[in-house]
Amino acid sequence: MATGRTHRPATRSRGIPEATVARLPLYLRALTALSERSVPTVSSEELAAAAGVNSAKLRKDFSYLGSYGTRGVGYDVEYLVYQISRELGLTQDWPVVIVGIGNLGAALAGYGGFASRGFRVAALIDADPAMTGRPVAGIPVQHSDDLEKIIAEDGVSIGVIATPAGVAQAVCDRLVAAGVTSILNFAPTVLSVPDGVDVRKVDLSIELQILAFHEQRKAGEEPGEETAPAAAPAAPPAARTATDRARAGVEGGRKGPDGDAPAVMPA
Amino acid sequence: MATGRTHRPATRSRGIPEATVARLPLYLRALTALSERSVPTVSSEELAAAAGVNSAKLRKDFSYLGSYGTRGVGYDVEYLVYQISRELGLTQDWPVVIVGIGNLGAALAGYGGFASRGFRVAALIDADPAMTGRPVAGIPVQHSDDLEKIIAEDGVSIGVIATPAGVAQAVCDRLVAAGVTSILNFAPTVLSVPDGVDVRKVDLSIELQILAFHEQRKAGEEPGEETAPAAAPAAPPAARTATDRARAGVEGGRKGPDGDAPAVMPA
DNA sequence: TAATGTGAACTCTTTCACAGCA
DNA sequence: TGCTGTGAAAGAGTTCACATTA
Repeated sequence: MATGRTHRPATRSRGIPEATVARLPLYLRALTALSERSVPTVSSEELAAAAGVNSAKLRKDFSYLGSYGTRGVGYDVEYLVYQISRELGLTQDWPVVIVGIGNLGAALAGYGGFASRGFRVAALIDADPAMTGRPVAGIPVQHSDDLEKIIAEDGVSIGVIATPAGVAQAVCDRLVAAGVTSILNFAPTVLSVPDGVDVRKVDLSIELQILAFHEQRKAGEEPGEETAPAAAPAAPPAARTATDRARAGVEGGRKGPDGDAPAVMPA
Repeated sequence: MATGRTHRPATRSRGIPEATVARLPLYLRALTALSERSVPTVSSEELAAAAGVNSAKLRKDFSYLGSYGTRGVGYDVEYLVYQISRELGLTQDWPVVIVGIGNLGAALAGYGGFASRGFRVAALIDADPAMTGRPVAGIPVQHSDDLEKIIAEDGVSIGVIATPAGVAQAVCDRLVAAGVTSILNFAPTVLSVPDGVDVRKVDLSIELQILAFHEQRKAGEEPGEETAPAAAPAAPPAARTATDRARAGVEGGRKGPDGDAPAVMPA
């Protein structure tokens, strides 16, 4: 998902797998909690449980960072916190701008976990002149006309997009042109960016749809009737066979039989 | 090489890879946009571009659903919209409760993409009595005392947790006990749930940390030098070696029988 | 003795490349 | 001819199981 850099072939001096990187924040959070309780050391088993992974995976993950544990004992909590923080780049300050101060943008601005861990909300930006100057979560909203200036002055390299989908790509383009190289996108749209720019997306609707898929499957597992799918749109003649094959599948039947026409949805 | 074990039988409808499931919503969104523009058919190449994936992956994904395309032509948009919707379980109605109506919960309640696609906000629930009865996004907030009753009456199987981290597990337990089997967790904490319950998490802080990791790496590629790590916490005696290595600003924690080149953290 | 660190096996995912069909 | 559908190869990620070591 992250925009790739060119694949480094042989000399993997720093080749921490992406899957491992994605778990480091989880370990860090668990370790921070232990640290606050003044726990001095922790075993891979305990830490893994706290982070919600299995211990073999955790040990493998840590092995990419180096040998930071002590056999027969475990890991030193403080030391690991530091090492992971450093690995994640959290020992430095990351100014962040949030673009689009609607309900979501405002909620993000006020989100506590934001300020912690080296992330600092450098600016809130919105296109609505009525918002300009209004403080949100204690930070005055600035107008998007000044976006480029703000990015440049604060040396911002991480941008959060919380605008409507329709303008997200345009905002993204401006952010990138102004020097932002990492984007967290909350708008339900695919962003295209040049090489070297990372995009991660957070999409409520997608998450729900994935849950619905599994939910449906659970429901379909119970013995019972196979509800024949109602009114499918006219299939292309060529797909007849495929359609029939698909019909062999179990339909979810939690409640009344479905029978929706193809859904139509706005972004 | 191949064991005698055969692969999936021709009749699928089951065994759709998780990675594929996670992309179906993306395809669906792109297809819906095409549908609104009354585009009748689309090639794998075009659709892949719109969804931000490559066409081989898209075709492989669709092959798990069945043969819904027409060689030499492409895919019928309406038909695919329907098939994917059905596969994802979006042809039925999914009542959802949101627990924790703070800034984020309120933003989620008002999120448009929520209501669309078969998801319906059945109830907003908050523990604060002062919130009870107050409408948020047009829906009156109900008190958490009534959580079980609400879940049961509306037949809710999907819950969204937007509470503070401290109470998320307790809320989760109550949701699950009341019959919820899919949870979308916005609280920055690991939830433990019994088998059969799906949890997906959305974590702003984690996403930012992942971006910071890559950002740091980009920065490290330039001549600019990151200052020597300030005061690392006292390392456990056993970790001396690792500490010294870290202090040297060299990264090669990984030792290797495989002969790792001495870590080239580009200066 | 207890717990790390890690090759090796295994599973999942992506990509390739082309046969097959409209 | 053009595009889908899919085996096969390649690559990533996970799990196993045990040698290693404090």
